Amino acid sequence: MLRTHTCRELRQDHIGQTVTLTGWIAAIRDHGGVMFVDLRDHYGVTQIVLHDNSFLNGVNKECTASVTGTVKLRDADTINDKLETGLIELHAESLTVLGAAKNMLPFEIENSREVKEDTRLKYRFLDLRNSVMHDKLILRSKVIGFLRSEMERLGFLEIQTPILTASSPEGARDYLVPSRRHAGKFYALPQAPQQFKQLLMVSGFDKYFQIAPCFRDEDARQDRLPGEFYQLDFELAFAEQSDVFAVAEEVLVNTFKKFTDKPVSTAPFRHIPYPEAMLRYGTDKPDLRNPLEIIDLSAFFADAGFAAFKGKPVRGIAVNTKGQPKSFFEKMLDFALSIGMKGLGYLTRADGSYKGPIEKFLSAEKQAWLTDTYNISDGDTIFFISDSVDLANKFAGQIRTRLGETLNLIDTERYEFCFIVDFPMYEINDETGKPDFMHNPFSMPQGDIAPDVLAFQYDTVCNGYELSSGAVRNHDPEIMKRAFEFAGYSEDVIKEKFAALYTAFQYGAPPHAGMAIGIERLLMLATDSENIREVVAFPLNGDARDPLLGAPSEVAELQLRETHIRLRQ
RNA sequence: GGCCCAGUAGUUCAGUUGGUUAGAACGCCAGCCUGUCACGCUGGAGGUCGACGGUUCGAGUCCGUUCUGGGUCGCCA
Repeated sequence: MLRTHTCRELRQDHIGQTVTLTGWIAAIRDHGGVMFVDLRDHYGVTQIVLHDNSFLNGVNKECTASVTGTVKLRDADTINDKLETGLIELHAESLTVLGAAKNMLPFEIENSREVKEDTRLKYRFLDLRNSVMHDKLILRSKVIGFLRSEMERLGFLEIQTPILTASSPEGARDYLVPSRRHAGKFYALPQAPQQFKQLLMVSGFDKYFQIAPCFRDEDARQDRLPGEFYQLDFELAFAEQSDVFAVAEEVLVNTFKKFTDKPVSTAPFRHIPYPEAMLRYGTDKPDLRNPLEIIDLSAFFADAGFAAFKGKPVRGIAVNTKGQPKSFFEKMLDFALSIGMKGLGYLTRADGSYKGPIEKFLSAEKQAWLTDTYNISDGDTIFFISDSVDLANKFAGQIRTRLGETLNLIDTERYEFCFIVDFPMYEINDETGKPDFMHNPFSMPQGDIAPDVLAFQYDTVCNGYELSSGAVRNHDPEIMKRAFEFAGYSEDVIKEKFAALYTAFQYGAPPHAGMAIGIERLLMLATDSENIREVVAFPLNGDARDPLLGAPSEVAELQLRETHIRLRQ
């Protein structure tokens, strides 16, 4: 037995016992005649006391060691309240180095989270010794365990689906795996278990779930891992949108209540139709903690005397800017230009009138209407955003977020959930002018197929993050045929590209609906992490490379030959 | 692929208008210290200023190219 206790275990009860601890040397404090060592393991830290400095020969910070000695009560004035084991200390009788460490670490464990990320990833095994990082992975394990137990409690069955599967024609780029036995053919890693879980519905499994690895060859974002990530994927048979929402509300509220201290939205979550979200928040993933809302001023400017806004979509955001220096407005303008806007007009209400370059284009009646309709008071500023509909919404959304952040309007101490519902089934492709599936061709349209038909498609949004995505699936081959035809695909395309689903649906498919919750995003929210890689043990970097193991890497000539691959010179 | 930002000691950063030998903190090494817990004190080592090219009497600083990283847009059924 290498140890008798962990570094978090020793208390008053152990005083007088001879014990052996193992762990990492986290700190050495040498006072000449007496030396203190902080010994750290997965569980905690215990202070070791040494009286013979020969014990420290060959001992460096972050080497592993075994220490045997007697547990003693600390003197009253040396008790450390900050340490769980701070009441006692271990007086060493022997200290053995188990794993030596170089005396120069690439960074200090304590500050690892401030180090450049590529260095952290290259020495991830050291970065993960940092207690904050260590705790995040412990929480990840607990959260995934809890999600699993919640799903089982709700009657869901976990079923594994293939990792080596077929490339799917829609969606993100696939990761491909060459086949050795079938020259010129490839497996693909699943972007999601989408088709398999729908097939399981046809097989009669009533409630399916999986903590599923998903692979997408798309570029990283602040809230998006490159390469691979995990989803709590679930699907219910004989179910509609409200059944899915009930599960999501139950599981998400319970999870955030259990693992965080902040208030959580209560079920039922707010439902916001997609068009409303785009207009009021300028995004389909609004942060509802931000109290600002976008107002539509297109009609207001349609008959106003300001040519630049006439006949164009105009959005406004009213916000109290009392006491803001001139530089605030300059910085907002800089921000607007940096996101691609041509400018940022605004009117400030002060001493009962509007001030700003647009003021002279607005009649007294217009100004009065603005003031009354939107309850504008002294000290308020209305920012104006005008562009094409899509850009006006997007820019207004970004300005809304920026104002909320800059003016500290966002209450960061709570979790605010909503469901974005009624996504359009199609969007018009800018280049071809033809309708494309907006989100996913498997969704059930809410009515007859038409350019503006909505889909039973929904996202769960929390604090500005798209936490989950889902839909009522289209289980009717006839509707599917019409939906694809409208997007310009013949039945042959469905038969070819989605053969398994299309065939399966000929043999009695239950109406079904489901959702997939991003595990890493959930963990980001629960741990207040700014960077999604903080909740993953060994993530790829932003460039989809692993600086630790060196992926992606070149392979042996034999491996290429066996998989029938010739590299282009 | 586009755009923005950054790259100076092991780490995090400062470095003014281009001007003497490029600094600080932490870490590391040596010495001192019997109660610290991010111990303290004294001293020391440590730099191709990401790389290449250019302008200049002189470049960490200016210009060009390039590499690396981060963010963002495209992309993400």
